[in-house]
This record gives sequence, structure tokens and C-alpha cells, in this order.
Amino acid sequence: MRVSDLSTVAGVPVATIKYYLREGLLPRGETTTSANQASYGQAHVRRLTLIRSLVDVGGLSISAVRKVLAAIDDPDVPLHEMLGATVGTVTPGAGATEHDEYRAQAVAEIGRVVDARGWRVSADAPARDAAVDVLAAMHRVGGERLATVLDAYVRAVELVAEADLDTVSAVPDRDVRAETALVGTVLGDHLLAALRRLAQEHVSATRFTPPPPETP
Amino acid sequence: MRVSDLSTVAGVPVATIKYYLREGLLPRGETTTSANQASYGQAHVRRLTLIRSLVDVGGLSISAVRKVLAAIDDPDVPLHEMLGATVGTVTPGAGATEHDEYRAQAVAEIGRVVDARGWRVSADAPARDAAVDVLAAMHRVGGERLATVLDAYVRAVELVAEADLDTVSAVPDRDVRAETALVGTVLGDHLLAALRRLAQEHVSATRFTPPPPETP
DNA sequence: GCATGGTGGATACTGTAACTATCGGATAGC
DNA sequence: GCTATCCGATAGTTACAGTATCCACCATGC
Repeated sequence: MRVSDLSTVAGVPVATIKYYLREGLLPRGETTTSANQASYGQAHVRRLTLIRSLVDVGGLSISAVRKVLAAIDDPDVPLHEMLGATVGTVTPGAGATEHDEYRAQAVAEIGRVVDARGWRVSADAPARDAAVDVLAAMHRVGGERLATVLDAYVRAVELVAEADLDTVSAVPDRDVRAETALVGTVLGDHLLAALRRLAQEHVSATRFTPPPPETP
Repeated sequence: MRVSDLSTVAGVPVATIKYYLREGLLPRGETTTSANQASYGQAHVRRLTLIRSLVDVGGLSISAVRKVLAAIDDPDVPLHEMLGATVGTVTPGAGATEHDEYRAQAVAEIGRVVDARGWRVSADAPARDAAVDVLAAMHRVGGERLATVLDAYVRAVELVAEADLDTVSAVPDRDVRAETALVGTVLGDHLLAALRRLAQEHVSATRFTPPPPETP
């Protein structure tokens, strides 16, 4: 399989494939004979599909994809660390974090819920900082109001995380498991976001409009 | 309050404020005397803080911010429609959606869960398409495996949406309510994502490592 | 045995997004 | 009156994600 075939199968322009090769997202094909004839296999198609999903649907940047793929490919990186690597990349913020009153309050609130639910998470988990940043921003712009959702969110993500781990645990192969965890986490965020909008619409409809005629 | 003051208070460079004015994100200050002396008030500070949160923490693009702000400011736009407007902007995809087997399956699955939970959502809600797209991408890259989480996700977002609506309903003023819904939805996605990582770490830790010494 | 066209690799270019810098004229406050 | 600041417009900058072009080289069908 040469580039043009890979391009056809995966639906990605050749120029873009070359770009991904340059950027180290996609391993180079085996240069069988010599010099300028490399051959690509099924693994390249998989990887390319993965990259496209992360970029197009997951919204990751190229450098973010490079990072997480490197983590996938390194057998020494534990799973939760790989997922942690996606945090800083999905939420681009974290730059020049202001240490104001809002942030202090957010730190306290996150600490409270982590303790209350008995979560065993390291104090310096990147996701923890991300959560603090978002919560601080909520306070900054919306006052106290928004913090009241925190407990419900925490219970909801426990449900989600249990399901996530069930799915990931069921995969025997290490590489496939890492890939599953990655895709499930990155795309899962967006799936959750879309479902949340639907659920909001539903809840809003049931609360504020008369119920539809019963259909038993 | 002139631009430089606004800049100091909100922590945003003057040049950037001018850019936002140009782009119509921020209403121009009242041009009190005439021509070149405009004055800004507390509302501008609020709006500027809101914009920065949506951009920096929420990750929205400038054009997306313009769209949702226009929806906020228009009293005729119903709440769920405003939130729907954020869907297409957060998930940039939707371009050249392939109608392959994966998508067909995703459509069926979303239809199934919506029916199963009795969700009252319109068939052409933007969030529905977004969910279908993401689910199709999951199938494309990860096979059947990932779809098993769907039911758990649906139950989780019901919890979340109830909490969201509780919070929003508690706000009396229409404008503040719209703003709360917007911020809660956009930033809420990221808060949920970060909390989800934490919960994943916790669940992973409790499943695969010995329990910590008890501290009753 | 040789023309044709695809290949790998390098380099240069394009388009978009989000600012950032400069400029010309006006005006505020001393 | 003088200087600092302001407004508005225009032009420039940086980063990102590709695209496009070039060129020497293989490989294969005639």
C-alpha cells in the first residue's frame, strides 16, 4: 500500500498525510526496497482514522495529538497519566493563572467534594487544576449561583467514570486498551456535552410546558 | 470610565478591547460629549469578563461568542434555542458529514435512548446531530466497544441537566438568567470534563490498587 | 529500454483566526 | 497653549493547519 492508496482508503489528502508524517503523528511506512518507495499497512489506516477523529471530532490540536499518541505508544506511561495529558490540551487555558479570591474559593470547593466523595486522586493531578480553573471562572462571571451544581456534577461523573472503566477494562490488549481509553475520553467529552444539551431541552420541556397526551 | 480604565479593571489590553468593539462583541461606550470620547460602565466590565471567560476557559471562537451574545441580547430567542446555538460552535465538525454505516447505526442508537428515556426533544435539535456525529466517530475508530457507555452517559446527563435547570430557574431576571444558562453550559462542559478525569483516576485507583489504610 | 507517472523528501506558499501596533486627528485637563 | 490620552481605522504579526511545488528517483507497462 502506497501513500495514494492510504489516501484513498482513509479519505485524507496525500499532502495532509505527508504533513502528519512530518509532524511525527503517523509512523513512516516501511521503506522496503530503498529510498523512495515506502509501504503502508492496516496499522497506518487505523492510526490515520484515529488522528482524524481526534482532530475533527475531538477538536484536539496537532501538537496535542502528537502528545497523546506518544503516550499511547509508550508502554511505560500508566493509563491515568495518559488521560491526564489530554486535560491540558483540551482546555487550553492554564496560562497566567490569576491567584485571586475566586481561585482560592474554587480550590476549597474542589477539595471539599473530593474529600466528601472519598476520591483517591493525587493533589497535583492536572485535571484538578483544570477543574479549579473552570470553577474559578464560573465564580468570576456568575457569582455563587453556579457552584450549586457541583455536587450533582460530581455524582454524574462517578456514573460516567464507572462506565468508562468498565469499557476500558474489558479490552484485553494493552495497545487497544490505551487507544480505547483515549478515544473514549476525548470523544466522550463531546458526546456528554451533546447529550447534556438534549437532556436540558427535555427537562426544560417537561418543566415548563404541558405534558404531551399519554400514549400508554 | 474610558477604555484605559476598562482595560485596567478587566485586565484586557486596550488593543484587544478595540478589537472586540470592532467585532461587535462589546457594545460601544456612550459617546457622551461628541466624537472621540466614549465612556464605559459596569455593564461593559461584566460583558468583557464574560467574553474572556467564554474565549479563554470555554474555548469558544470569537464568531461563536458573537453568535451566543446576540442570542442573549435578543429577548425573543428562547433559552433552549440559545443553548442549541452553542452546540454547533463548540463542536466545529458537522462539515461534510459522511453518511456511512457508522452514522446510520449512531442515528439508531441515539433514537433508541431518546425513546427509552422518554426525552421530549425535537427531531432536528442541533445537539442531536452533534451526538450522532460523535457516536459515529466512536464506532468508526473503536468499533462496538464504546457504544456500551451510552446508557450510563444518558443517566448521568439527566442528573446534570436537572441541576442545570434548577440553577437557571432560580434566577429571576431574564438577562441574568440567559447569561447564567450560557456560562453554565459552556463552562459546565469543561468542568464536567475535568471532574470526569478525576473520577476516572479515582475509580481506576480503587479498582486496581489496594485500598488505603482506613481512617474512621 | 525507455517514457510515464507515482514516490519520498524538502521547502515554500496560502488562508484563517486572534490579536497587536501604528497613525492621524481631536480633545481633556492643566 | 501644551501635552497626554482618546477614538477609529488600517496595517502588521504570530500561530496553526494544511497545500502546493519541485526534484531526483524508482517501477512498470509497452
